[in-house]
Amino acid sequence: MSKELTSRAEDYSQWYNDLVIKGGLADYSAVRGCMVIKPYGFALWENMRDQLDRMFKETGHVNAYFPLFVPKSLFEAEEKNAEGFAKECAVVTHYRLKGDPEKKGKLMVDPEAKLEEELVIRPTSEAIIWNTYKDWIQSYRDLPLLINQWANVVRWEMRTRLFLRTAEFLWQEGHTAHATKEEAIEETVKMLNVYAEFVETYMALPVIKGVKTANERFAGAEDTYCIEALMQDGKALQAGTSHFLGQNFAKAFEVQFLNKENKQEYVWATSWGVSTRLIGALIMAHSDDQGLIIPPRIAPQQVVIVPIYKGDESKPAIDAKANGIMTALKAKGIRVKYDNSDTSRPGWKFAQYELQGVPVRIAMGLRDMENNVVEVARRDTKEKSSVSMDGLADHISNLLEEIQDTIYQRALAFRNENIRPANSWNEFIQLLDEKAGFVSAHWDGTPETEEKIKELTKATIRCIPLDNKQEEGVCVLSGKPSTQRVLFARAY
RNA sequence: CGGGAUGUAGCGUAGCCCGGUUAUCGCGCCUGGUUUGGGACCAGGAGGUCGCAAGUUCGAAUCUUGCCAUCCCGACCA
Repeated sequence: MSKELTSRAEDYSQWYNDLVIKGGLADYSAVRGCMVIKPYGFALWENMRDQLDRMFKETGHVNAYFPLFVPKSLFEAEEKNAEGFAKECAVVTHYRLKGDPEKKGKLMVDPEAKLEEELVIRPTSEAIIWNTYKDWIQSYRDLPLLINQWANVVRWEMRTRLFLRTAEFLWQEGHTAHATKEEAIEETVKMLNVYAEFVETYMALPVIKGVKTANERFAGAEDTYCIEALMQDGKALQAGTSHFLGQNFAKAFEVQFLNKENKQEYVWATSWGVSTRLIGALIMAHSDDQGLIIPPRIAPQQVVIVPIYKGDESKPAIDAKANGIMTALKAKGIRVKYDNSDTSRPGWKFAQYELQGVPVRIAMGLRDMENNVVEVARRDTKEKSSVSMDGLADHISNLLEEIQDTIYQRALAFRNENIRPANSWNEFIQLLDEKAGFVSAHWDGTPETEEKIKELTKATIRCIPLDNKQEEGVCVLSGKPSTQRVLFARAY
C-alpha cells in the first residue's frame, strides 16, 4: 500500500479513489462495474443501516424481503417506470450451463435451457412488490401497509465510480400503500424528513430538502422529493429520494381496496430509498488530504489507543493502563480499539488511523504515565492535547460530541457559502464556472428551458426547496416570468 | 456504444522504438537482529503463464494479427 495520497487540489477524483481504496473501505472486483465492500467500509454501512433501521421502525415500518428476479411481464406493467429503467437492466435468459464440446474444461450457456420468460434483475422492486401487495390488500383495514426492505439492486451503468455509481449496490427501499392521497403524501414527506435527520444528525452532512422537476423525477412517480448535499469540489449529490407514486402502481397492478362505504378504490403509494452512495457523499463532504474524516456517530472505531514504549519492560504497565481506559470508554458505549501490535511503529499507526478517519486517537507512553496524562488527538482539527487520566472517559465522550458538531458546522458553513443567487444569464454561467456550488436562480418552469440550460452548462435543477420563498422574477435563460428561485448545480 | 490510452510479482514500475544469457528497481511480504513520542534500520530470503491466443523467427516481454480486461473523454445514470 502506497503511503501517498493524491491531494484534492491535484486531482479531486483520484483523491476520492485513493481514500476509498487506501482507507480500506472498498476494492475493485473481478466483475466489471462492481466493487467489493471491505470490512471497514461495511462496518460503516452497518452503522448507517442500523440507525436508519431504528428510525424506520420508530415510524411504524417493518422489514420484509422480496425476490431479486422480476418476470419481464411484471416489470413492464407500469410503463413509465419500465421505460425509465429499461436501458440499464440486466436480464436472465437461461437457467443452465453445460460443458462446451468445442473447448475442453470450459462451460457454455445451454441453449436448451432458455427461460420461457426472461427475468429482470431488479433495478428497483416496485413491480414485484406491487404484484404481491395486490393479494395482501383487500380492505381499508389492511391499510396503511408500511414495508421496507434492505437489498441489493443492479443498474447496468456505462461508467462507474466506487460507491457513487456501481452496477450493483446496496440500499433500502420502502414501499407503502395508503387509503388516501393525503396520507400517502404525508408519508412521502415524513420519510424525507427521516432521511434529512439521519444524514444531518448522524452523517454530519447538511442537506437541502426539495422537490424534483418533471425532468428529474423518478419514472412512475407523481412527485419526487429529495435531499441534496454539496461536496467539497462544489458538485451537488442527491443523497436520498422519497416518491409520491399516486395511483400509478395501484392501477398497473390492480391493487384495490374496499373503503368504509363498500366501494372499490385504488390505493395510494410511496417509495423511498437511500443507498451505499451515502458513503461516497460522506467521504467527499468531510475528508481531507490526510485521509478520511468520519463523524463519530457512525464511525466503525471512535477511539484508538496507541501505546508508545521503549523496550519490553514498560509494555505491561502501559497495557494495563490502556485496558483500564478501554473498559471505562466501553462502559460509556464508545467503540474503542487498543492497537498494541508490535508489528508496526507508532508513527505508522498514527498515519494509518488518520487515513482511516478514526475521530480520536489516544497515545500514551511512560512519560504520560508518570504525569497521569494521555495525549489526545482529534482527527477533524488535528489538535493534540494532554489530558488527565482522571475523568478521561467523560472527556472523550464529550469530545466525540464536539467533533460530531464541528464536522457538521464546517460542512454547513461550506454549503451555505456556496449557495449564490444569479440574476442574469451571464452571472449564472460565471458562478457555475468560477465558484461551482448551488446557484439560486429564477426558472420559467418549463422542461424545455431546463433542458436547454443543461445542454449549455451541464448544470441541472437539483431541486425546488421545500421552504422556498415566493418572489416575482424572470427566468435567467428565457426571461419569462417566474414566481420562485430554484437550485441549479453540476451534480454527481 | 463511439474517441483515446494502458496491460510486466500484491502495488507502482524499467526493459519494447532497434528481437539475443538467469526480466530491472522501489514499496509491500517472509526470517533473524537492533528499534519504538509522527509512515524505522541492517542482513538474508520468497514471489513472474511479461493480459490471452495465434503468427513471423534459429530465438518474442520486445515485431504482426485477433481477442479480453482496465482507465480517461463523450452519450446514460442514484
